[in-house]
Amino acid sequence: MPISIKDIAKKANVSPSTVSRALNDHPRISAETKNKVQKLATSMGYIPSQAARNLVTQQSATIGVAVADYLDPFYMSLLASIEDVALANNYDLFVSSFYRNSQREENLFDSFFEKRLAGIIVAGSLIDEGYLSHKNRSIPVVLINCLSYPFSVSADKLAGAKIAMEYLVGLGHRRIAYISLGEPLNTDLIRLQGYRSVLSKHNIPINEDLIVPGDGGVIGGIKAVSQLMALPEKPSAIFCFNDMTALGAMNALQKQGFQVPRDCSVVGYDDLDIAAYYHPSLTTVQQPIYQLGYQATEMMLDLIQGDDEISSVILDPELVIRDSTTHA
Amino acid sequence: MPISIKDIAKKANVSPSTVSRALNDHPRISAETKNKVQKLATSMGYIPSQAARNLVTQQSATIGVAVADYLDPFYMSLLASIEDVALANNYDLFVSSFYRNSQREENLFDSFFEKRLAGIIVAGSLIDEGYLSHKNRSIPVVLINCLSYPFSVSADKLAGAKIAMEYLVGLGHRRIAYISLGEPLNTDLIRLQGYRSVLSKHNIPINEDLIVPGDGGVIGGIKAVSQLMALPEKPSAIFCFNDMTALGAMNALQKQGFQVPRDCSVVGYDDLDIAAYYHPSLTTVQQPIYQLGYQATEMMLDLIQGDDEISSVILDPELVIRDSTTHA
DNA sequence: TCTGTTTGCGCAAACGTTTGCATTAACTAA
DNA sequence: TTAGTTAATGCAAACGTTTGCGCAAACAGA
Repeated sequence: MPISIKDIAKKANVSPSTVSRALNDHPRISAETKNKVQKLATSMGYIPSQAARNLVTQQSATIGVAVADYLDPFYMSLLASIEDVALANNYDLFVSSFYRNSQREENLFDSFFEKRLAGIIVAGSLIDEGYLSHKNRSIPVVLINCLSYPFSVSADKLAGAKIAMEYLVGLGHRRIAYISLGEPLNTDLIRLQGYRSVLSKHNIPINEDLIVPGDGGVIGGIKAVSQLMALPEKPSAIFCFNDMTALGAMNALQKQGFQVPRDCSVVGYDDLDIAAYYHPSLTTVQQPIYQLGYQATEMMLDLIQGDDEISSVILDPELVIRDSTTHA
Repeated sequence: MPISIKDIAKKANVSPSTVSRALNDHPRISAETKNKVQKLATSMGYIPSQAARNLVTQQSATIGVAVADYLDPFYMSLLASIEDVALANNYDLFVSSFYRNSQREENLFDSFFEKRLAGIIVAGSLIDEGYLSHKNRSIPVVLINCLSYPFSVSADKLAGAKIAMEYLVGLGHRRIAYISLGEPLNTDLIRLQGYRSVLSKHNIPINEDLIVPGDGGVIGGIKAVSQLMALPEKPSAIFCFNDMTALGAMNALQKQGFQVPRDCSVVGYDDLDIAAYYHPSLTTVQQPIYQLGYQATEMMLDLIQGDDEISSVILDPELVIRDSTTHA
């Protein structure tokens, strides 16, 4: 129903090919014809069909982005930098979330393939090595925060966990709790590894009661704190899987009458915008979010160009000290 | 490069049409052939080209969603319900943000047209009536929270502002401030209208000093509070354009040593998840977010089906009373 | 046996573009 | 003038599907 290149061709008394070339500013079309065709196109409200173009050129200018969760500001901030780079290079984005559901992640991946996108960026994948398998031949894939994949951009999670823990230990804390993601995901395991290694290094015994599961969100943090504060020996500091968890933790502490940081220090991970504006403001490990998205997209562009000397990138996190932590 | 229906046809010694029908479970194809073709298709890793299909059938099963801001949880929550309905009806979503930039909103709209999507849902439009113009003939468009458009789903903003203000007045507050969006957008003007009308109704003089601009985000709330609390006669309550603004306001109040709600009550608008988990938890006007997205998508599906007896929907907001408000 | 129906499949056109090649006209150089 | 070049355009194929129609074989009813 929408008007096509042929309709313009008829009105202009030229062939469809001429119209196509005129619109694409081909050098071998006279300025006169170009003008006529272009005027006609806008006046008729012509809108080219991307599907037709992609079909014949066998390429598309759209990059698919799959993120774990629309409601997690971490992934959404990532989008800003991805979009910056993509738009600057005349690509547009097809964004979708799989709601932390591996089945939906797979479906999404398939649907991206059906769309014959130029490339696929996945942030927060649940199926990690799944991408190593057969399919990923024709379309390049870049993962964010997944080291097991050859084309990935990640923050150094182990280093991040360690600086947070070193900082707490340095403040004199000995009873430090960890609220985990609650699922045996790589990210969480590494965080835990950092937690344990720093404690061991300082000869602080590891108390398994102080390691409790969250769920990656506010609710998980709240529940975990109830559990922790019911312990005979309460923690003096809590290291959280991420900021959302930390926000829940602080909230629950305050609700139960504990003061943060006087009665208990809290450290998060991510440095979301809201972390700076919570009360008290949250000490947290800063993910280099912009860099993650930026580099991932640059890598994607290189892969699309056929560049094959690509190697994974690891970025360093930093500790941002605010008001949710104090000495023991 | 990816394998096509023709490749399968050759291997199976049948025509491409037979392959197409076999894969689509056409009744006039023998069970035997179907089986052979389907097995072959999966073993060869066949993935159909959506572009080709859309081109020939002249339709697509993708709905475009344009939201104002990826970082605003309001829009992201909306996506959950939109996606629920869409997926249940075998549509998938093309999500994009225009970052509160009207130029980008227009570009996005054009790009949706180039993709020949089945329909377009826009949340938080900056160009409202722009959609009334020429283009929107071939593809249905549904707006969320924009009453001037014939196909829209909105929350009753005037009613929302009024219940919030009535509540504050009912608590005995007389010096009530309003932190606006800072841009002359419809949503904000209506909020302000509700603010004024309730004050007038109760014969409370309107003090223009108490109406200060924010920016729709946390920062705006912080700045506005600085301005308000420097006034010779400080407000005893603040009504905010949205929750993000309210969070900023509470943060600034607390930073400056004021207690919420003892020294100043704060009311937000939206009822984001985080509103319940801030400290103190935020009293706010609840947007019927899920309903907004749900109904908008249902309306979209009706429009795609060619249903033309569609009329805009207006939903009622509710006041959620929490710990950020108390009597004067 | 003859006619009519059903079953299973192939042919070819169509969707809206792009693009290599062919074609014509106009110009240039000798 | 003639051959050679350049400029401007058209022809037709191709991309990967879907689908109306045609056709042959098998089957049914008489």
